[in-house]
Amino acid sequence: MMAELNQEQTKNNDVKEKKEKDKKEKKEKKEKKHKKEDGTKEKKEKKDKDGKHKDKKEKKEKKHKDKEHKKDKKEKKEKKEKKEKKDTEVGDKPVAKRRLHVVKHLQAKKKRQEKNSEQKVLLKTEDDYEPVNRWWEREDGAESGKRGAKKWDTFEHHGLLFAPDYEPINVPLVYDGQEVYLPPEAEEIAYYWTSVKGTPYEVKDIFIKNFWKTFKEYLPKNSPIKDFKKCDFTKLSNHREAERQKRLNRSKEEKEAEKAKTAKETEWYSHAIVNGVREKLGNFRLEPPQLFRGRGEHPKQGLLKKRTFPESVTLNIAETACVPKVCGMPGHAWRDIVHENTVQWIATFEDGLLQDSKYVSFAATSGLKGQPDMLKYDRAKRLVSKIDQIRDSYRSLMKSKKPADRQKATATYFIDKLALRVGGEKDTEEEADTVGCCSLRVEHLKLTEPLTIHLDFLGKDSIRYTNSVEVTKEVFDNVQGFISGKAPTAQVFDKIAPADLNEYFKQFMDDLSAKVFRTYNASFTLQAELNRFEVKNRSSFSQDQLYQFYNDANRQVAILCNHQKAESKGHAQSMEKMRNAQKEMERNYKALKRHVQALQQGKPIQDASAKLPKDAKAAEKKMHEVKARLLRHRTAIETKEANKTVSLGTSKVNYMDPRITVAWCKKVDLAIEKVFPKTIRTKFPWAMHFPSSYVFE
DNA sequence: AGTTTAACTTAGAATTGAGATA
DNA sequence: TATCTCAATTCTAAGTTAAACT
Repeated sequence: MMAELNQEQTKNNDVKEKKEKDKKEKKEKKEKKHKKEDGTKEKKEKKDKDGKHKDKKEKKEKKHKDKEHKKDKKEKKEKKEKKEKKDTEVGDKPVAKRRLHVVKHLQAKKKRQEKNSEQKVLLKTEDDYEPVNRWWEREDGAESGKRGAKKWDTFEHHGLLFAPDYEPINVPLVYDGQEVYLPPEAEEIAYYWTSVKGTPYEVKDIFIKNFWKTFKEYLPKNSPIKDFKKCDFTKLSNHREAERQKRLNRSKEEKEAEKAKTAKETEWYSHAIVNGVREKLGNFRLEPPQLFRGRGEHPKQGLLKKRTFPESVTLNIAETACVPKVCGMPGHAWRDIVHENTVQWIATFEDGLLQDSKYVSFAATSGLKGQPDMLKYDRAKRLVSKIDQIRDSYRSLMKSKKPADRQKATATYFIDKLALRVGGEKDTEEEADTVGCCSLRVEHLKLTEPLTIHLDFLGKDSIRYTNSVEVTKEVFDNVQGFISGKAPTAQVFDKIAPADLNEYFKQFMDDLSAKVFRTYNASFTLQAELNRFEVKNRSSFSQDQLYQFYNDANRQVAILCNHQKAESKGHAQSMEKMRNAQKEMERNYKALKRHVQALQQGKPIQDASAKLPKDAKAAEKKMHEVKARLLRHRTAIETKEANKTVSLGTSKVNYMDPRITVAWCKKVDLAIEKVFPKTIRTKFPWAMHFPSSYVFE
């Protein structure tokens, strides 16, 4: 038995090793490919190009040094002067900023400001604001937003900001009552452990097991530390907490100074220039090392995600642009520099734990993200006109003789009706066990005669999906057929994969895929819910009530898409508080009502101690106020409870066509700021001008 | 024709910040 | 004037998909 087990294990190890070997080989091949590409065509140019680069690089470095020199000098000057100078001085701004604002404009601005300062008047003009890249007004529209389309002719940026080194704190771990000072590498891991204190990871078996495995690897061979249960990390976590408090307790000035400092640092990296337009980046900081926080029962949670060094970072930049300096990492160099103008990333790097690569790309407000995003909503809108045809198609496929077709039809039904994700295959050794439509297993479904299907499974991010739906006879019979005789762990749709569905969808629309149904469903639902608002009753709605109406619609979408959030820790308590406040308000209201009646009927006032108006009219007015406040409070309670575990933001940001919201707000005269916070408004600049007549249909 | 992966979108948690409130 | 609350922002994990690769 034991021998068998061992054999089995070695077998497994062999397989694993082979897998890893394969991966390595592939990587090497990939690198070779890159080299080859660079090598053949560009060999001739390479020499003088390198020369050029070097020149540019040196120049740039010199500039940088000059800048720093200036900075030192400047810091000695008075604050006021500094501020003024910063606003007007052209030469002190980083390259990215200077390019965009165009020197001319800045000079004009300077002149105006000089003039204004004489008059002591501050006048803002268009030049004071970040210019918006109005790509949606261009003739070719969002053409370059298509996947694989050319995205730039010129393209430059300043590279990435690396995570700071770990600073050893020299605080001991207490092991079995004894203080043990750890070598810096081990202390670092122990310190990362303290960062999950107070989170669910702290008590999760997989996390603890993996952390312990990692930690042991970093302990010296002769370390007395052998058992997790005997480890006491409190001294380390106290240190962390003390540091946090120190940060929190900084003076206002300190905070401001630090903020300004990081802002300056950030400014250097935060934007790229794409075709001469300054575009904001999403992330430019490389991920700091930490214990991996995989969701749900992720088998790798708790393992160390290692620090990223320049050697695993590839930059994407125009051939003509300066190669950014590798900052704060002396002796290190970028892995590669590429010039791919059909992709939207500025850098890609290897994840410090999982085998996949990650990307550094643009912020949601950028044109590079905005264009494909707008196309996404247009695609979903086009689906509206195709949906009947598609439904007819899969309805007839339900009764097909081919099992694969019946599965295709049934799966499409779920995607259409329930807005399920398509559900690709997952590697259970490396990832958490979650499913979508195609990967649903028999154990996830329960059928109840005559037509009800109960679904219960873990979806993306290990968020539980539970729903009971009444389906058509065909669907019910099909599903029953698919699951009968199968093991609980067998796939319901064993004859189809996401690619089959997407291929099927292509016959209706060349850019239709499974995920479009979710966008369509969300937008369609929002439109339908908002349509229920009767504009002729508009005058009886306050802004708050309109907002509430919108949120109710939004919530329907979020529920459809199963967008959840964890219940906040103080929820029950604050709910209690609000209910108590409500009771108090109700008592007050009743007292006031009696008081008003007493005044109206000329009866003597019962409770003279209360500060109530003596005048009947004033009392009545107050009564109405209190009533209104009470009603508002009641709906606030209802909303809070309804939103306890429902996340409205995800659908607002990713699923609902923003033009629907814009149009409705215009139609009912609700301030858009109420429903679209700043981030959303700047994400959808292309949608803001649509008229109230826009409909998603 | 099936499998893998590069490139992209979508997701909830954690952190930060701003405003309300005691 | 501190504290509390909630909204906004940041972070990065975890999906989908088409194209590239066997």
